[in-house]
Amino acid sequence: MLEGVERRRLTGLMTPRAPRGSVPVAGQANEALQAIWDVVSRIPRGQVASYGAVARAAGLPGRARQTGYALRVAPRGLHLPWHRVVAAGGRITFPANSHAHREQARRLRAEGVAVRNGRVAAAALSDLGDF
DNA sequence: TCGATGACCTCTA
DNA sequence: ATAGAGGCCATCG
Repeated sequence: MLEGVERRRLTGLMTPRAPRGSVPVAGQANEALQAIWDVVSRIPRGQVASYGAVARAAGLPGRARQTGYALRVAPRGLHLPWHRVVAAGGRITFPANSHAHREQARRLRAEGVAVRNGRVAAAALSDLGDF
């Protein structure tokens, strides 16, 4: 599911159909995306936050889905620590057998976060309270 | 304009 | 632990 998206990501971003002259990654609608990307980029190493927490910290309470969207369309150039964003309760969202799942688990463990059965240790989960 | 689709969440049962 | 219902909302065909 992600493979296709990932493969198509570059071209997709280069041509993000700009209706009525609005700019791809600089317009007003992207304010939310910028905020989300900013929050994600500030998640400390060795810690993880949920989609909902990120949305909240970005000033978008209740819009967890937008966090997912923001990460999906995030330019690679930003080098966001996307692996530090997990679903509620510390669950990894990707299918257990997927490449993305293994990659996320690998990156997390690489920075000392325990991952078991697609779950990160509760201790590593941050609510991003002071952002 | 409308309906379907998500890297989602919370509450119930 | 699992499942369903409802909610949220940008995108897309």
